[in-house]
Amino acid sequence: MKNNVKVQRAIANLTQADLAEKIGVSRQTINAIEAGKYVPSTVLALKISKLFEKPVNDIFELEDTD
Amino acid sequence: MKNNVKVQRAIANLTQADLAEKIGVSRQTINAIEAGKYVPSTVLALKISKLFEKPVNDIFELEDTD
DNA sequence: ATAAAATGTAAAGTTTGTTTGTCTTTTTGG
DNA sequence: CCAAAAAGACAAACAAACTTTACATTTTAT
Repeated sequence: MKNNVKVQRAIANLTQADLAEKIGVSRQTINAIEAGKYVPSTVLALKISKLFEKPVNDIFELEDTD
Repeated sequence: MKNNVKVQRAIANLTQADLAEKIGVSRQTINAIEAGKYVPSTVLALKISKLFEKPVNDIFELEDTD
């Protein structure tokens, strides 16, 4: 699983803490997602999608290993 | 979280077991997702999206409680 | 150069997703 | 009507996501 949350966040000019607060998760969760440590739940993915006004499929992408 | 997996599956004319096998999960997982018992992971959502050729956002929808 | 803000990291613990197995109920087709 | 297929349900066990707390490192601005 790849994702471009970091890029979207940069475009929106938000800190990890900002984003975390807006979607109601911990800052570490955002950090871990951006670092590729784990894949967020679908609820989280949809919230991120909504906030950035981008389809989930544009933010998260399957890899061969998934 | 609402989803229309059951409808998409009907359109594709697949059984729960068929769908489960195609995306590599157990039949119970599909059943539970359709029954709204829990929300699948983002990896699963993307696999379902890919199989049905529909955006994740068209298959899964946030509710006020999410 | 320094302080403050932002980011990275990690362990421990809770919650949620997933599997496996088994059984019951409903639907479908002959 | 009857058998087979499909769907629904439930519980135990395990895996993954997520939280919290706490501290270290890097970046930014003065």
